[in-house]
Amino acid sequence: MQSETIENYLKTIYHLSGGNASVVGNKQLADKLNVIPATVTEAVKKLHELKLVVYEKSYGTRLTAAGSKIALTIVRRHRIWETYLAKELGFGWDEVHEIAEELEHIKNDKLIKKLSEKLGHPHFDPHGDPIPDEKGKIRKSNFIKLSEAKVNTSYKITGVTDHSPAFLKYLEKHQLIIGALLSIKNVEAFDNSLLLQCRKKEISVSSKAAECIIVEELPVQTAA
Amino acid sequence: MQSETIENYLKTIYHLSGGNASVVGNKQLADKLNVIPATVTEAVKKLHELKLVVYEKSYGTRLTAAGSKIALTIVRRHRIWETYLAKELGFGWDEVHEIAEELEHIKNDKLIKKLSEKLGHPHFDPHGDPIPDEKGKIRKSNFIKLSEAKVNTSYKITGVTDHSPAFLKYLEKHQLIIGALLSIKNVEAFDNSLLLQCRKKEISVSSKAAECIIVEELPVQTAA
DNA sequence: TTATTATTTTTGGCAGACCAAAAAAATAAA
DNA sequence: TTTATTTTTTTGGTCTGCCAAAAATAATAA
Ligand SMILES: [Mn+2]
Ligand SMILES: [Mn+2]
Ligand SMILES: [Mn+2]
Ligand SMILES: [Mn+2]
Repeated sequence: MQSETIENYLKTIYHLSGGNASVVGNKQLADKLNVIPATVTEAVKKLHELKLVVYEKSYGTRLTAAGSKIALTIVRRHRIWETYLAKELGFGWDEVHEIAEELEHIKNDKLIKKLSEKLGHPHFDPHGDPIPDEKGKIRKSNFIKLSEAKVNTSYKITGVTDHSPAFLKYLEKHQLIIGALLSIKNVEAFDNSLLLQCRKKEISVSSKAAECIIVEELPVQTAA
Repeated sequence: MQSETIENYLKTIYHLSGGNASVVGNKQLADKLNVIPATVTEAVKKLHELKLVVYEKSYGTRLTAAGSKIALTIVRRHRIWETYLAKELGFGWDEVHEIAEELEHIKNDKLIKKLSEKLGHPHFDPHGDPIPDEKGKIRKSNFIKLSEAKVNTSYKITGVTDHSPAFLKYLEKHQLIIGALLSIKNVEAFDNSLLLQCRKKEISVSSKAAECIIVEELPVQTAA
């Protein structure tokens, strides 16, 4: 079977290519995987041999169907574990990623099946990221970044794109957690910071933070 | 931190030395670890450098206090996971060992703590093996092998020493599972097979099987 | 378009974990 | 106590996954 290293390469290529099998560069991969570009060059050559990616010299790498399939099972394992750790074992959403980075490499289909079953086959992990099903299919949604949302419209937080403990703890402190309802009161012209209305309190968030928060527009409230 | 390989060596040395830090040979280790003796020679030299074992050339290897401590944390992780898989996720006792062989290498103390907590801090795994506590201490018991048990005495099955799916399935078929009560009716002289009385049925088990079943003598029934 | 910067590849090396075959040492049999 | 057998070690090699430094390419800026 494939090594942990291969799994991490495929998963990272998947993430960097934004799910749509577009080409990713060597440096990019090297940074995410904490290796030097020379190491990546060797690795992608090997993955090419294995027909898991198409690697074009001095240009870049993209997943093949076979590589994509493996990547999606790793992503599924990762997100199922994150959800399990949070929901069943009481870990915080800022803690689960690190542990899942290890657990995602446990090769046992039945195990993931049981975990998923116990969770009621969830479609989203604790960060709002979609969980691919057994076949690798992902529920697509029309979520947008908070930074792209309209003023004076109601939204629900559905996810985050930065999984760092620092950011997640920051959000938690301000109760900007998944499911929270909010609307944008005002966009500050000079730095694009947002003034949010959220459960009766006004909170100001930087444009950088707003880039990392995913929201869903809510249907307008019809008067009773 | 130490590699998976090192963890497996230490755990295997621990098991082969019967818990009491006695010396284990190279061939022995090689057989358990599915490598050739030459590989073991190299490995134990390195472990010696790391002060995790004392390796004496052409003689054998035994754990140091430091090595023993690591071995016990691996054994703890293994058995906690086995118990968790069986109790919380519904795996059969013949399935858990293989998965735990992988899970035991996940390095996260809090994870094991949570699992143990959820299980109510169990002292025995699904095979009846004792689970070391956080400090590595093991509850010692006065269990004996069924093959050493007396005729016409009541016993309870508390464990098995063979964890192979074949053996475990065989036991399950005859309901010789942990907790089952039995007594020995007769010992066949010529092959040492045992005739057991167990829940109203008589079952004959080979001496080989009896070697692998652990029992506890029950206090004699006082008349009501 | 040339010069500068960034990315990618090549080359040579290293550590961990393994094996095969041969030599040495220890054990068991005769 | 020799001889045979088993165990252990040595030696030379492989494979994976990594790095450092230098050379080649590509992309950007001037
Ligand atoms: Mn994650
Ligand atoms: Mn996630
Ligand atoms: Mn086991
Ligand atoms: Mn066990």
